[in-house]
Amino acid sequence: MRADAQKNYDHLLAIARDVFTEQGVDASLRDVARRAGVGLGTLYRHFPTREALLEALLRASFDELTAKAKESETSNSPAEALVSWLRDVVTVAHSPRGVVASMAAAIADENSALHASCVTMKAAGARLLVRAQASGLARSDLEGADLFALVGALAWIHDQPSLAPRADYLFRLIAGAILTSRSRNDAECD
Amino acid sequence: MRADAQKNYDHLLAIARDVFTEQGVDASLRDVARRAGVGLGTLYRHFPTREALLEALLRASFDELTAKAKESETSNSPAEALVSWLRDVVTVAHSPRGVVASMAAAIADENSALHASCVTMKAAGARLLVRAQASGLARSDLEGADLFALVGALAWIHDQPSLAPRADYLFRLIAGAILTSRSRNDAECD
DNA sequence: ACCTGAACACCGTTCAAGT
DNA sequence: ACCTGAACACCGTTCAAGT
Repeated sequence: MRADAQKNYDHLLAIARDVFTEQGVDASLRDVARRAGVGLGTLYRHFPTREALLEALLRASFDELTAKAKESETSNSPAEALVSWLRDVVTVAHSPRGVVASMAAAIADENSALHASCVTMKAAGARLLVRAQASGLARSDLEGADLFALVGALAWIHDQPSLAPRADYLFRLIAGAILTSRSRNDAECD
Repeated sequence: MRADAQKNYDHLLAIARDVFTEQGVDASLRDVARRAGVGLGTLYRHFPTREALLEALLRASFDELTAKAKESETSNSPAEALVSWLRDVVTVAHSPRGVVASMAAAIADENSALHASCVTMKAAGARLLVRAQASGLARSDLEGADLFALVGALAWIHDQPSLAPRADYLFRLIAGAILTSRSRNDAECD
């Protein structure tokens, strides 16, 4: 990439981060280009779709989450590894506001620029779930897709100002529903 | 209201129901007016905001839900009354697509045309919850607002085509988390 | 190679002019 | 009273023209 192009690319990304953080994921792309001091066509050249821009913004976070899931696979507490990872995913999925809907759409749409990172992350989470299930610590009828749906639901709650104050409580409620009673009280049935 | 105005009002409502059902709650109001064969100003005269139009479309459903909650208050199964009512609310809240976000916003915004019906409904649900809690059948740390948040979360899942197939399963998962074990197995602790 | 911004087809909202 | 549609200020997306 030519030096001037690289500079525009980086600057657009930085501005887009600000604008999306302020206004959510449906913010005006025109506004992004304007605030970056760049022609509208330059934005479209570097990021042909809104998803491509989001992907560039979020890739690092997705990669971190995938990496964290892999590391946790060897931890000695499969239940805690799963819940802690879910909490991190929820945090990423509700910032910027509205991004979780893009993620859900990306999983179904192979052509979305977000598809690959979302699917990879979903698969990494599914492995944490299988491991917890194998130890009898998570409900056995839960599927990988359910994990993503519950993360999405919790991120949606975070996105609604009127509901956000109870989001942490509801996370614990749902985490409790994912885990079996065995994982919360090992002595119970032994 | 003059007869011609009444006719426009009714026709706009019928067309809006179709358009919102097809395209979700963010559908073009211009398109609604166009398909109703009516000037754009006529739509805005009858429904000054999108919320006013939604309210006219959904009022009957909201009223039914409020009435159903009141009837169930005398049923002899507080737990089942709560869960069955929640299921009905989720059904209303995800049709048309996206309406649940409007409902969440309306609860926080006193000036929204949807505010009154949402608050009334939320309160009716909260009473069902209190009753179930009084019998020890529902988690005691749950609040009325949490009920609404969970309904919203489930409706959001319904709205995502990739997640909808598991929505019923996840409803049962969350309903199970709301209820206490006592309500699922009364003999357990007696 | 890369950038620009006009052009096109939309949108929500308002309001002067009509009946 | 009520209706109409032009007008205004936006938007996403494309692409000919420039450097």
